Amino acid sequence: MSVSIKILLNDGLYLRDPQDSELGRNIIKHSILLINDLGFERFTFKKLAAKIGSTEASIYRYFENKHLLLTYLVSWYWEWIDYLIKTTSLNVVEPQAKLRIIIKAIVSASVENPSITFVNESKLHDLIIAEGAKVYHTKEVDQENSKGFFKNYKSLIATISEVVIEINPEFKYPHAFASNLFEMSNNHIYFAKHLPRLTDINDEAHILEEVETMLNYFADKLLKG
Amino acid sequence: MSVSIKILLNDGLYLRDPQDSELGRNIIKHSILLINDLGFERFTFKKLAAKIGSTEASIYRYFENKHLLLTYLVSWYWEWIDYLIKTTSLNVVEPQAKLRIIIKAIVSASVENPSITFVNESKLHDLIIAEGAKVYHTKEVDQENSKGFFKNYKSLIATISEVVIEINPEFKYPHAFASNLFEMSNNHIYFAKHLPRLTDINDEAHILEEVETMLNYFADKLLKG
DNA sequence: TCCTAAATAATAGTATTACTATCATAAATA
DNA sequence: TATTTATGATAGTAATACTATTATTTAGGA
Repeated sequence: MSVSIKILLNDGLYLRDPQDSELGRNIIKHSILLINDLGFERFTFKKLAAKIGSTEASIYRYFENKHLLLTYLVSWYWEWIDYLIKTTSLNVVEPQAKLRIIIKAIVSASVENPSITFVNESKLHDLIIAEGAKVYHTKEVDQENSKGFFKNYKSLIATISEVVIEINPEFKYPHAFASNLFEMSNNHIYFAKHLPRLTDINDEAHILEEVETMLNYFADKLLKG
Repeated sequence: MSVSIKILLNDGLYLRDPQDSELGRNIIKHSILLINDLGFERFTFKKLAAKIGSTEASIYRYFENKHLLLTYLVSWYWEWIDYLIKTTSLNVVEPQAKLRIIIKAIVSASVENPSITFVNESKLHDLIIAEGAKVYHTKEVDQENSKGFFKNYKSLIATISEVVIEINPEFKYPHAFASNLFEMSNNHIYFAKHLPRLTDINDEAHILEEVETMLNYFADKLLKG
């Protein structure tokens, strides 16, 4: 009997649970790397199969198409950040301190999950920054939403907005604040690297630290009573 | 001789200037409508050609590929909003009032350009909300950036950040504030329609007004000295 | 340990997409 | 009117996004 920790994701995202087999775990592991290398548009199941020494048809037994694979990976990330926030802020009482922990988790996403070796959390973070928004910017968004494909994002936002309300119960937009925190973090890490005129982060060597400082600055200004 | 106002965009975006011919203007007009209808992934030049009674090959004489066509349309929007902001805030002295005008322009984008009849600005706004971010989330971003394809976005952000600095010269992140204003507007209009748990906008009938109110609320809190 | 079911590999095939090329014709311009 | 130039009509190709079939390997249960 093997004790393994599983990330629980909506089972509509896959045809066969990729966490349960070597091939499935290889699909997760190498799709993160390959999408980062090629970009989502150029990424194909055929190329992924070649990389892991399998076949296109085998990958199709796990995921209906590459869009659902991306949704699976992004959901994994949402779930992981939510879990990370909950465990690292467990013993923290002050909501302001909790928010700082949340911001650090969102920006850095640097903590690796030691019990899941086939996911490189840092590379997954890179993938989210570059491709994450494509998951819900499709014509199928309402249909997929009704199947619960974005539940992990909603849970994460709910977790964050509870802390926001703790800090300032008068603040009118806790959910918008929370989702903006997440989107803004991803955007400005990306802008700093590729379109620096759209941000004020200019120290290429310390992008994550600077984005973290910026988000704390925004949060402090927005949430003070 | 015909006097016509042209939107000036980077000429690397197209092979032949679509504003100069009936077919070109039809490509612009109907691509906005068709991308909105199908979503960018399902949109093809073949389908567009069928819709305007032309051929795939003819459209390829104007745009190298559909990604550059999308970039052209998004650049058009950036340029139009920048122009709109500049003209409508021309006689306004107070920077706070200017920012309100900017926020209204970004959120509503409702003003139609009377001199350009082949672009439905409101539909173009819908396209930006759903597909806009795909323009720079590609592997080619650095190469395209060096060709100046995102100059219109940068100009728009520069215009806004100047006003931000006027309001509060101490504010540390004027560019990030400006780009976030733009991205946040698009995101929350989208969230309100498709993923309401990610925002606090709940009145489906008055999304634009509520997003405008929210952005003003954020701006006031962030920029007060 | 053998048996059986399930998973995977190997291979082939299809419709669509994303183009490129060629040639005829229509329209604009000199 | 001659001649560029733009467009249309048509054909063709490599890659993508799948589906189907059969053979082989692997894993778990009796």
